[in-house]
Amino acid sequence: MKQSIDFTTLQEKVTATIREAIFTQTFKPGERLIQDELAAKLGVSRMPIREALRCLEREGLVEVLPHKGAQVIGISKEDIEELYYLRSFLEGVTVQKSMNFLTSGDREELQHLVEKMDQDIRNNNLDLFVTHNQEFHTLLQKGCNWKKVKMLNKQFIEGYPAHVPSLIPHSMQVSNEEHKAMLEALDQKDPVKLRQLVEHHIMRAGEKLTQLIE
Amino acid sequence: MKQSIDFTTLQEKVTATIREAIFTQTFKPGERLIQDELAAKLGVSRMPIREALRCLEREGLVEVLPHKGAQVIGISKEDIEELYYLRSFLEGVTVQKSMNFLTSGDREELQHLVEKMDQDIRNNNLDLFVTHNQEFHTLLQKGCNWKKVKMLNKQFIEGYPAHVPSLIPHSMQVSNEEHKAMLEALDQKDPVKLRQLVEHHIMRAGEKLTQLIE
DNA sequence: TTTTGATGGATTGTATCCAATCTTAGTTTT
DNA sequence: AAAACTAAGATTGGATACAATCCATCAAAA
Repeated sequence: MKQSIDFTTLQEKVTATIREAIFTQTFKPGERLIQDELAAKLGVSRMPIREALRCLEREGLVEVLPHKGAQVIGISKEDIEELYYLRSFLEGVTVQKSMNFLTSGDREELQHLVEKMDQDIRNNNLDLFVTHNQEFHTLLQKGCNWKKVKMLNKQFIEGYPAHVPSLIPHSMQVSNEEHKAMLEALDQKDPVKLRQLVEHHIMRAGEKLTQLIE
Repeated sequence: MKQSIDFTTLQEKVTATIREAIFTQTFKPGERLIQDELAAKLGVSRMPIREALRCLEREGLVEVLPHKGAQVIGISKEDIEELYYLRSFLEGVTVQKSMNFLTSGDREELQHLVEKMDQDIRNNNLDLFVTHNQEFHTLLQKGCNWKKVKMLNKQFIEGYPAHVPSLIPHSMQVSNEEHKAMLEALDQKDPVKLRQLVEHHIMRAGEKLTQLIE
């Protein structure tokens, strides 16, 4: 059952819609996004479209050129390598800085999420796994007071279909085992080890993904 | 002599103006930026203002909340530490990947820029030094085919007053000596060493800056 | 006294219209 | 035939007008 999220602004709704369309290849890489067409298709004026395109530009999904308009950015194998390399570093830094500020409540919540993910695997529920996985990663970063890096992590996740990694066979099991290792590092109060685990976790996913693409 | 740059779009002009005002503390951290006021002050409509605010949001200079508007982001000592830490890593990666694709022409151009900076120091010309320094760093990254990381580097430079580091006494001399060391690493065709030099170069500047602030 | 609720002003969000710019196809010129 | 110019159509940029939302103030009720 899919509950519709009510956005506070039309622009946000439009942004989400276009982003989805890019992820699902409805808009293909290189394709021009004409404001009038989108406006007509979505039943709104061009104004929210324009702002949405700016947001998507920031996320790295489209390119906006002055007086020429927006184009969907293509994603190459090289881009994926880059993305995961950057993500592994950035998220690594974040959790290292975050760890010592996590409460015991956070620790419990993380444990719960891991258990939920185990259940999701048993139920073969991809969507839920992706959600819980994202919650896990976000919570692990909660204690970090560096703002820019957290914003980047968020952007990288938004700017890339979170579902893709889950398409890799058996990746969910491995993934969740690594989550458990992270919890151990947390109990041992070893931020450097936690960081290494996170870095490896993400790099591994990236490598799997690039292998799959070939 | 200051030649006025002609932007292709009003929005770009507005963006530059507001950014400058934030850097010069005309708009202070925490201050609300009201679209109507800005529009009246700059003699344009609210439309280019809105887009400009989105751009500045991406650069991390303002925060835009739905139905509430934009606020100037404050920069704390912690933020500077974060910024330089991230920049040193990101620019380090970029030059490492870039080096082997730099042409001998690029090498010469870099040499020229270093010489120009030496001259700028003798003439005590801060503005020109900043410009040449920026050109040097940009050119050093030219060969890198990773797009996201290059975009981030650009954003970080735009989103932070490039002049600030130059305010540190004698930092220009030290800085340019380090540039020369980079050229050596380039001649030795040692990307890893180049990366380390760049990382150290930026981290040092960041540390100097945070010391100065106290 | 504190809290709740309404009301008006301020500000942002969206729609529509016009102007500026780019693109393309056709025509002319060399 | 190829290159350069021109004009019309398409598309984006910007201005103005109106609607939706927020917020502070004050009044009324608990």
